[in-house]
Amino acid sequence: MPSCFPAELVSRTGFLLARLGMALKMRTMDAFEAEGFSAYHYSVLALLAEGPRTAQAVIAESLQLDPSYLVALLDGLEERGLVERRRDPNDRRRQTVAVTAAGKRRLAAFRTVVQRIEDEFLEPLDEDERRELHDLLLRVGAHRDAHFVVPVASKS
Amino acid sequence: MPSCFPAELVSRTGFLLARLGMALKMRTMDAFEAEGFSAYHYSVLALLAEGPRTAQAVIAESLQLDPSYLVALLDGLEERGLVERRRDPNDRRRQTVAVTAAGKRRLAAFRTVVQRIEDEFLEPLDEDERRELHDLLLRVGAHRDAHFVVPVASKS
DNA sequence: TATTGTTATACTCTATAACTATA
DNA sequence: TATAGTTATAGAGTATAACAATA
Repeated sequence: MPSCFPAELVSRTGFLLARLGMALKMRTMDAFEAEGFSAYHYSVLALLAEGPRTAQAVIAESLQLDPSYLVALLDGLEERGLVERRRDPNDRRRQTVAVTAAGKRRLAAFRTVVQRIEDEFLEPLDEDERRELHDLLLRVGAHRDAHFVVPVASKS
Repeated sequence: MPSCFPAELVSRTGFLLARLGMALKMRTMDAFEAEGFSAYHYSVLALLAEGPRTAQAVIAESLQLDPSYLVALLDGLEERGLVERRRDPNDRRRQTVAVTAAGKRRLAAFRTVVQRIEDEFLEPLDEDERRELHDLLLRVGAHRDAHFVVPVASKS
């Protein structure tokens, strides 16, 4: 007897968004965990690949992570030689964090993982529909949180 | 200095879906908690409003909840007179659970809460776009989990 | 012996707070 | 005295496992 969610919930966009978002998050976390990483390791590498950061607090703010949790993430990445921490000589409290060559290779591997998960998850949608979904979600995100608004960006 | 997420993440539909889904879930949980309820209380009432269930295990399966967690949810609802548990005379292990009149009123109140949250969250989208978003999400959900597939249903 | 509901336990994730070293 | 990073602690939420009653 394969029962299903109440029709009332399925009719709510908010329920679908929350439920599917959670499912995708957990699936992603599991995939990274299976390789001995956290999905947050990916987000840190992705951020640093767009340029080194001059303080851990900047990374934490960008990714909306707790600074104390970021410490453990960076420890894990540094142990494996994927990022480097270097003290700022002018203010020895701060550290500049940068991705290494090995980190960039690992990032490439991470990309294939998230791409595969996303492809599986969005399988029923064609390319146009995925673009449409992305556009809708981005507008929702940008409206409520400036973190989703990526500057027009002149490439370095 | 209002920094933002890495462009790589924002460009990923999966990231947006997971991130926004989590945000909406937390927002919803907070709103219900502020009224002394859990968001799961809403889902239980919504389910029972579509017809009583002949065993708690059926409810747990429908809502994809752990049976032991459902016990606490039903306790809370029953204490406030929002649902009734009645032992099945034929099999005294089972209980039929049904929503009460007070439960239906509470459900109506819950609906205004989730509607308000959803309206706030989806504010930048017009009606057509919300429908489009709902359609896309539903197709994604239905493809990976039969729980999202509501039978065509001849109304009782 | 198996199943329904219940209670008790353990574990993960995260949020908060305390600590050190530099300024 | 304030700040950057680190470490330690505590809490919520959830998953697992043991238990009692009935079949």
